[in-house]
Amino acid sequence: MSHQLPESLLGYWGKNRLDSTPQIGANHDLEAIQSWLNEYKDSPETLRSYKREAERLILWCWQQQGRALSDLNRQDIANYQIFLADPQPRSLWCGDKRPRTSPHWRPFQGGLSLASQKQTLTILKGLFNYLRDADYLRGNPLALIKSITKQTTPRKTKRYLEQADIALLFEQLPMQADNAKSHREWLRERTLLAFLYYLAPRASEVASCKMNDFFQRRGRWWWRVLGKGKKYAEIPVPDALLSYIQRYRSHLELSPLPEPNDDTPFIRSIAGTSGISANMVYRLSKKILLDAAAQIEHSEPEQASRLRTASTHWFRHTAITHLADQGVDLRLVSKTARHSKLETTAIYFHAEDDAWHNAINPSPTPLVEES
DNA sequence: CTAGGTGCCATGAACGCAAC
DNA sequence: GTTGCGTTCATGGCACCTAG
Repeated sequence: MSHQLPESLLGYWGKNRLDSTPQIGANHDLEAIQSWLNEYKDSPETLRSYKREAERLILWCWQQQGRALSDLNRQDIANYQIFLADPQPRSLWCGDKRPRTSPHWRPFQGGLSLASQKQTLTILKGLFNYLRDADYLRGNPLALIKSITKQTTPRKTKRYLEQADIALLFEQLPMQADNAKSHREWLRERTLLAFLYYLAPRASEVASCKMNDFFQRRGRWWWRVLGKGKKYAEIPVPDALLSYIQRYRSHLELSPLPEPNDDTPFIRSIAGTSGISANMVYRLSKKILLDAAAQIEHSEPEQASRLRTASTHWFRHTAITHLADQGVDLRLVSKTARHSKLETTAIYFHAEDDAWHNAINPSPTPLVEES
């Protein structure tokens, strides 16, 4: 990208440049952006998405505006948002997903939704704040925007499974596999299912989980995890999960319980000792759900449809919702979910809503099933 | 900010089969 | 037997969009 950019658009003399020596070693816009990106070198997902937004903006500056990043003002940013909603001409800006190196690669698939436009602006606001704070720019044209805030997330989550769904998924346990390989696959699926349901990990946390992330202290088993935002936590391991771990480890011809020095992957590839990626966690989760859906396709079409819609992250929501339904204290559910704010956990507490509704709207028949 | 969801493509091991 | 080559399968990784 950089080698194609004409020198006049690098922003050596951008209208928004500050004359004083910046805090970063950058002579022009691309170096300044590189410096910003470098701050995220330890967060690969964030880095990737920031890089994409920076590249889109640079390409737009170049192609549409013929000006540098450090020339942009509030009106340019407004125009950019309009452009994001519908990048024109489409033939130049939009195309199917392709490897970045492909000649058919395009910056967009199509126009961005409102939520994605706002997400883009939030990222760019961070970029311009950085450039301003580094004394590279005089000001931040995005700081003038009054409300980038996205619409608040729905107060109650819907993306979870019912008790009956989880029971169905676990019920397939007694099934016998017909050969050694499929037995191994099946055992891995059950272990993954138990992991997802009992400890509510994110897909990436499953992929990075090591055997000795399960450890014993004072006679009790705990799971340690470095989660989203590099937040460290230790979570109590339910006995039900521990028995799945034992079975899976025994099948792998390991001692039933994890050894403190065993830092090999927990969930493994079929072939050998290597672990699996987050993508694979997603695919295995979908397989578990689709297989179960197929079994009840005719008897319970509605349940089958729900199972087909679900994905890895649903198990996390499901685990949290079911803990809440069981009457576990909000603070303790919050600790298992590793939410930083109690309000986030409160989204999963539906029981009080039900009771409230029942009180306001008494019904001759019970609305809430006894369990 | 820092993920997850989802589709597509690349890769490399395993496999099958035929030519040598 | 082994060499070579096409196919298949499991998996990783990238890309774009969206959620929490």
